[in-house]
Amino acid sequence: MTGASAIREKHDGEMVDRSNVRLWLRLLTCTTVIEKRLKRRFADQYGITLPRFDVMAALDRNPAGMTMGQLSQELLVSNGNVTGVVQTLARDNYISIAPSPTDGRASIVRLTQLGRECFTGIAEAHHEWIDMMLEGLTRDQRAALYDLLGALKISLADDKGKEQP
Amino acid sequence: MTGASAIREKHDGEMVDRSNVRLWLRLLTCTTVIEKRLKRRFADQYGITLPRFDVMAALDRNPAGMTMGQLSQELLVSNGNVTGVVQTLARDNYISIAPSPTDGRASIVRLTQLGRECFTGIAEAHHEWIDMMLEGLTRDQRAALYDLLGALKISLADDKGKEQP
DNA sequence: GCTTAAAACTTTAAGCTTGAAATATCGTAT
DNA sequence: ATACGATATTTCAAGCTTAAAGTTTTAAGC
Repeated sequence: MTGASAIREKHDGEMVDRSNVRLWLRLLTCTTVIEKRLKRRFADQYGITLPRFDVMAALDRNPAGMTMGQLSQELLVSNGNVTGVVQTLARDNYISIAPSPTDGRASIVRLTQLGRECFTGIAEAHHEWIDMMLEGLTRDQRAALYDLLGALKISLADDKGKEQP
Repeated sequence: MTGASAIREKHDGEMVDRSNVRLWLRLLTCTTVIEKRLKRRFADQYGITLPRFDVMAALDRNPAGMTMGQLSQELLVSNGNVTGVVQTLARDNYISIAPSPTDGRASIVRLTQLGRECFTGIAEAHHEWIDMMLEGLTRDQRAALYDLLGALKISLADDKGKEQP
């Protein structure tokens, strides 16, 4: 690890007409810094990984349970990935895997009592860490950033070179 | 910043609602979507991975060469990670690894002629893909987003819970 | 010269990630 | 009923990622 001082832009340099690339790199750097910081704190203070937290958070939002495919869609990761993360969470008794009563192909994944209890505390810390990291922005700045990212989401959905594999 | 708003801001650290978490999730989603899209296009059209592109981009900006440690710092990844990526790039003759003339511990990594030629075309495509993805934002929106992300970087640098590993 | 701490780097183990191939099941049109 | 394409999931290989432990070299003090 390079340490907390490495808050520099990934590819800063040419002031040419690369403003869009620079915007993207700044977006990437901010996200990377937050993600690595959360990852480290999850590991240090709770012995948990970010992907596991993400799965538990999705299950906490869906108490009725989710299929593997729903998890994959919601978390923007592959099916095979979900399989692996879910298996270790089940091994540690944080979640349960039950066959779907209506579809023999699907499984229903749920938080166990233990999983729900652990998750509550971790989510609280997660919430506080993010509050602290955003403390330097005013309320208006946060609102403006939220709205601009909404516009970016729309721009991404409209991206021309998107889908023709 | 008005005095009235400063009073409300005082308790932001323990906000009851989850607006900061939602802001973070939106930031993460936008970054993830762009990253996955770039990754897929790099793989499909050039048979290259994102980490390799990042290393080549760093070396392209530093024609005199870089040490492994410099690469690690600039790319925000660990030393061991750089070792692996650099080895495969060297195996494929995109980069060269030479011992440092002044420091027997260090190596100097450089783009080869082949690496530089390949990188130029890929970087051009990279630039265009990003332009297309940001097409839905006005010039003003891009500038505002860039500035807000700058403010976020400062906020992250000031994050209190930052260092106690 | 000798010792020693720090620095640059590599190795290792564990885990995440993906895409492709394999397996099993479902739904439906014969 | 049965054959067939679609769907849900698992398995697998290859690559990325990190932290921790190990190696070699440097530089500083004695």
